[in-house]
Amino acid sequence: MEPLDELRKQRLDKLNKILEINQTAYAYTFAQTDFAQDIIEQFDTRGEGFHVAVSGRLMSIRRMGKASFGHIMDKTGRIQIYLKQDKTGESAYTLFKLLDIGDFIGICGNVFRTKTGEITIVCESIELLAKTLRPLPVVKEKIEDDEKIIYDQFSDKELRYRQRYVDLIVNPDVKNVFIARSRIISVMRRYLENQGFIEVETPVLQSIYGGAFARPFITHHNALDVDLYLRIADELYLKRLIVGGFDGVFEIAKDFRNEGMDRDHNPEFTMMELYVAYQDYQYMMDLVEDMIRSICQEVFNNTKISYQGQILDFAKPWTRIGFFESIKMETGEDCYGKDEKELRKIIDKLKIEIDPSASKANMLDTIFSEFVEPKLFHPTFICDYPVELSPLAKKHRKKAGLVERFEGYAGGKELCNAFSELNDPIDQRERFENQAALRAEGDEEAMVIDEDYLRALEYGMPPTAGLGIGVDRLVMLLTNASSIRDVILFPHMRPEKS
RNA sequence: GAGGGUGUAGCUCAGUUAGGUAGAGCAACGGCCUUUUAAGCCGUGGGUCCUGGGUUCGAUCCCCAGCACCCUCACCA
Repeated sequence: MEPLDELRKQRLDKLNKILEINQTAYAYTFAQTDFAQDIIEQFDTRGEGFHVAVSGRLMSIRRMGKASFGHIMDKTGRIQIYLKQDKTGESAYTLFKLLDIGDFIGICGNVFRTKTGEITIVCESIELLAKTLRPLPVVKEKIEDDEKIIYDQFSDKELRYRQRYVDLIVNPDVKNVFIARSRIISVMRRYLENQGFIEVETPVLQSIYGGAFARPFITHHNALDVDLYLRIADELYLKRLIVGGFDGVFEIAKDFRNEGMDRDHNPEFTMMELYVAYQDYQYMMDLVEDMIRSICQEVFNNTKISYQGQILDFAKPWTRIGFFESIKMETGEDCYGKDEKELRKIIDKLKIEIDPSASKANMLDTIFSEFVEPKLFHPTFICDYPVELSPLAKKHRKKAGLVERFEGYAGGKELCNAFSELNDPIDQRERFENQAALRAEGDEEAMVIDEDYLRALEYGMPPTAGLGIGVDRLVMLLTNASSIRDVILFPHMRPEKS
């Protein structure tokens, strides 16, 4: 017998014994009237002896013959419980002796403070609500000089991600991250609704994918016998809705990109995309600043956020700097308007290595990532990108060769991407054709021509500002997480061998 | 994709200095205990030492290959 099976068998044996004295080990309801944290907080005002009914998991047990202590954990935290046989009666106490760490119980009793000072519920009755069959990792903690010392923390990252349910039970901070995530998205949604924008849903399964540079996941529709792609972005569908007369739409949803995985990338991730008619990218910068400030204020009650040891201040306006200006500032080189030969000279001078066949866009992108990106810790908008990097953005109204586009960076991460949307169908067709040419040369991430999208543009799209925010990265930043896996409940993992 | 690291009991980890089938704490099980708190006291059980090959009389340890996870870099809008 496997050792784990032995532990399970012991629990199954207890389950059978429980069933002999109790009708069931899996109750239907429990009339919960109180929560651990409230009881502790209200102890001083309510005084000793008030009656409570709490339910949750049994997280520790200290048995001493006919009396026992333990802790029960509900959604608010842990509270100590105390049972003594002459209070609960013999059969209830016998039931308690058959319980394990992890079991769900409901108890009724009165609150008091033990002589060592811990607020505790002395049980009058106890009900088993659900028996566990697997042992939970036992995490112990001690408070010393207001410092929490944790012993035997459940820390195996692989197990934590694969069995997130266990991680959530025994590592309370993990739960807090996901509560924060939920609130961030909720505040974001409410903020956008308050601005008058409408939340919509667009297809996940698409016969032509677009809106970003990425390789897609491919799936198959049996009844139609066609291959379909999982969307890599919502962009082109949302802009069709602007054509259709919605003046402000947004979608918070999963995108899928068939690429590598690392601390900033999960194959499926959450994106918020927003499109607003009659506005441009300047408007979007203001909106991003204001929205993120609101999120910080409402969720954390603070616009200063600590990320990886540094402070980000979202109360202040973000730094706004041009793409080429930022390069000039960090390297001293002015790359604007330079042709491929001149750029190559600059690259040699800067002593970085780039594939000799690299395109102009590619070289600029590399210089930027090498010299500017690592410096972008404080919230910054990088504005006005080369047109080659942005086939869906509108040409800059003043600067030749650029588009009206910005990316928002904070904490060294790219957080959002926005532009004045290209609404000239002829220009858009040319851009798509350039992409098709790149694709023909083997660039698998180049965009595919979307004829229906061009048809929509030919019906006329008003001036429009568009924005995409990587929700997972925003959550990472605001919860001080260093890996995207820490803000996704079930991050993608290689299949477990059976 | 490249380099590095890790993989030993349910959990957290030692260890085999130099190859002889392994230990601790917690959890579990048994006994004693009616105010204990990271662990009450005493005792017991529990291991495919990631997998597969090789070397060897003998491998958890050495060698080769593989798998999973972590870290760094590359890729990645």
